[in-house]
Amino acid sequence: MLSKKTKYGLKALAFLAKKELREPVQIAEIASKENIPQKFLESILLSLRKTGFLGSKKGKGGGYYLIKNPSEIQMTSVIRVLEGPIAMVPCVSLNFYEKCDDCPDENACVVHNLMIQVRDSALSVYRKNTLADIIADTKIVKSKGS
Amino acid sequence: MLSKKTKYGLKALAFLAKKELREPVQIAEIASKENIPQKFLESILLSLRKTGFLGSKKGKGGGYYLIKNPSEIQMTSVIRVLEGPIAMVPCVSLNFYEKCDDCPDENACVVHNLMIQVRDSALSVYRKNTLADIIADTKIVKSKGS
DNA sequence: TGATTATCCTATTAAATCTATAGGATAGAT
DNA sequence: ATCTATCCTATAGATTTAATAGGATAATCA
Repeated sequence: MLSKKTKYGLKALAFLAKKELREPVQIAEIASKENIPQKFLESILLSLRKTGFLGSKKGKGGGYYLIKNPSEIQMTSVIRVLEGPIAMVPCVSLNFYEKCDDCPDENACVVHNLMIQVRDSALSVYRKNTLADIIADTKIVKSKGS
Repeated sequence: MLSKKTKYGLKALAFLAKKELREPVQIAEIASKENIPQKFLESILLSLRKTGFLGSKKGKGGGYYLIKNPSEIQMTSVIRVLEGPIAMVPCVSLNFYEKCDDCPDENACVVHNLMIQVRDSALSVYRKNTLADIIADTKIVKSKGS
């Protein structure tokens, strides 16, 4: 399951990316428009700033804004920062590798080998989607619907 | 993350599938060979029996055994029984669908559309792997290594 | 028939993780 | 100065996961 943190974080990034201007947007605005608990969102945006996705400005007229072009923000890096490993078991994780203590031989482990395939398939999806791609998808759908 | 339940369950199924004979195997044997806490494994095997994957026999000479051919056991159904939904958000789940309460329009949701792609990629992996396939994979790797 | 064996089943505990909030500190704008 | 909005740490509450306990049930075999 995707954590709420990741879900909210993605929605917030998309919200900022959809604005033409890269001006600061207040937490309160994002929270109310996207139905996200404000204090929770605050902590998420903070971590997105610390990991280089967002910039911020304090005081009146302050808020958060994207510091990269949406087309340069890959889903792989967003997911890794918000959700953690893309792999479903640590022993097949590229960025968060850990050995399983119950498994003497990874190559002989059915779970290991299956989960490598699952990881690779998820990676291929995340790699071919940038923030620009996912907001474009919803725009297409929206125009179709109206 | 894959739950231990799923991991243990898959390992147990593979253990049973690797045996040529479909004779009952005791929980204790599977648990010790696969490094799985015995009581935990007991509850997992019980649920696999109730969902039609395993048969069981009580008393001396008893245990669990596969009641289908490994090539007829799809990973999609195993994962759904042990882990639950394959989708990472309920709103894109085929078998466990639920509406998100924070999301007024699914088609306009970036998370929704991204997670449909992730779900489909995972599904394609699970669909093309049966229990027979995943034990064959490890046999190949093993013979390469030795 | 009675002892032994192994699954059956429910309940419960312990641990970990996730979600959300509290409350004050800091810094910028006017 | 005052107001505003982010910054930051700590913590509470809820949920889920992992594992265990302990006895009931049924099959085998002497």
